[in-house]
Amino acid sequence: MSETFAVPTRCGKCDGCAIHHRAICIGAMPQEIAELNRISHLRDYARGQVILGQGEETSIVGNVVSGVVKLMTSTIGGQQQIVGLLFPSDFFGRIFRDMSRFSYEAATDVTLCCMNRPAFETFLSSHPQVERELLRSKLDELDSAREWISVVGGHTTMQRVATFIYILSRRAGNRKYSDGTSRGPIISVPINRRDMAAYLGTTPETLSRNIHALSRRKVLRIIDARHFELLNEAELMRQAGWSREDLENITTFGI
Amino acid sequence: MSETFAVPTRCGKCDGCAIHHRAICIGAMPQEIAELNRISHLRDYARGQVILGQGEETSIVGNVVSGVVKLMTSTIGGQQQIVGLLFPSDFFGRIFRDMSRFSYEAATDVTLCCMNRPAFETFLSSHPQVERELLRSKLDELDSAREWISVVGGHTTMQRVATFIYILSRRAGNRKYSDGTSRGPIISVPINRRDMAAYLGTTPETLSRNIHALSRRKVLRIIDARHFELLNEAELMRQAGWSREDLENITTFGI
DNA sequence: CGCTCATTTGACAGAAATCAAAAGCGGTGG
DNA sequence: CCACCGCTTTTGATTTCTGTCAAATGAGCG
Repeated sequence: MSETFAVPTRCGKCDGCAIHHRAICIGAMPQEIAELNRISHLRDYARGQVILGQGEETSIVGNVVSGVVKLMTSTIGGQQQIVGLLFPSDFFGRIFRDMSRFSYEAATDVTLCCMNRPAFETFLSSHPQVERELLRSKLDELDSAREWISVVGGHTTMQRVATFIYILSRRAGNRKYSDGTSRGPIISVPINRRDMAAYLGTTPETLSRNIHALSRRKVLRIIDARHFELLNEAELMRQAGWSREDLENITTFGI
Repeated sequence: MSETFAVPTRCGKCDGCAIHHRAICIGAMPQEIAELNRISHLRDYARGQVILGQGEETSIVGNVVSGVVKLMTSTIGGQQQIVGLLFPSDFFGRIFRDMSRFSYEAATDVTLCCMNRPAFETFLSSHPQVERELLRSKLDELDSAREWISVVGGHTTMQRVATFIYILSRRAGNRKYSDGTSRGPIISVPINRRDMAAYLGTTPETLSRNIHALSRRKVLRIIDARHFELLNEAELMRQAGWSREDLENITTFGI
């Protein structure tokens, strides 16, 4: 893991931002964008760095610009449980509360658009449209979190694994086709097996067995631990235990 | 199950409302309360009645006044998974979206303070303080949902059962001491075993075995299926796999 | 009392965690 | 370039736990 430390950098213009059309900015007028621009700055974190610790003061909030952030709890035995993954355009941090109940850590190298929390809260007060947009997105997140509860709470391990891989396959940037040597879309897994197992509520061993079972059944081809080629999407969905309609409704699954 | 149908009744005065000091009304000024009063009405549902179906148009929203509402998904096999429980003062329904991703059903006989969804959304637009209060409560719900993900995703069945019982023991009205014949607080379970199992991601059989295991270990005394006497809180917490500090932080667990 | 439904108990098969070890992979330094 | 080291991932063997099926018990009710 590279041990570079976070390097604060000034954001260029929000217009050039990769996620400005998806993040909270969509509720903002040009003048508001400029105001957000003033209180925000880009910051890079290396994989493994703690962005915000559990129980720490929540001084910054913002959006993921690139990379994946994991949201986790530390349990009594030091065992870590992942309760959510944040992808580009997702909001991180906790407004209206001094302490974070979770820790935010960089699952990959990430770039974040950071804002001072009190400054952002002040901004919200005077910009009801943006606040409403934030409320909408939090309501969606809440729905997604509950969908995930239904997955981890009521399904077999294979169903959870297949659901997770299916969701990964639908995320933007994960359906790149390779140079023609492969037939299916390439799924890239942004986190390691231990984190993936922690998110799916199982162990790395059981997870590995399930992935290889999918491989034996020709659902996917394992290129390496972080890359699969999807060979049979219909069968993947069947393994996930969802109907086609259900799955199409959960594009934004909160991960 | 009694098969009475929902009976619309006019709300008396919000002042006399059992939950007005806890529900979203706390962000509202007297004049706003009056306005809410105009668009809301009390409605009773018998246990088992569907308040809002999955995929149905979300025409009403509101607060639970008494009883317990379960939030559930129906999976492909007809199996039902409970993703949340709503207690008095909790908000139900889904604003800013036409279809509910979950169904809301009465787990017990319930009384709801109902409002027309569009009317409530219009009210929100002109009352930013209430909207902000709603945002705050949704952020808390989101934290709670994620805490629950960490429970169902990373713990054994016994840990989930113990966690749930511990949380029940902390809920207001659940720590009544009886007439002196008992030594510990009395925990009343508001839902039946099947719902409890569905919420904990297990089966009624396994749940029953775990509860009776706690009884054998003198952690609690089973008075009847819906009432336990808590004999050893420290051991219950140990079984739940949480540290004392962790547990004290999760009073409002989203259940 | 007899009915229905909820809960508990028992027996068993299957799934997953655990323990242990091997294989793969990336970096470092000789 | 290669050997070595630490880490991740995979595989194997075994034990434990949980779901399933089946049946008994218990509670509420007309």
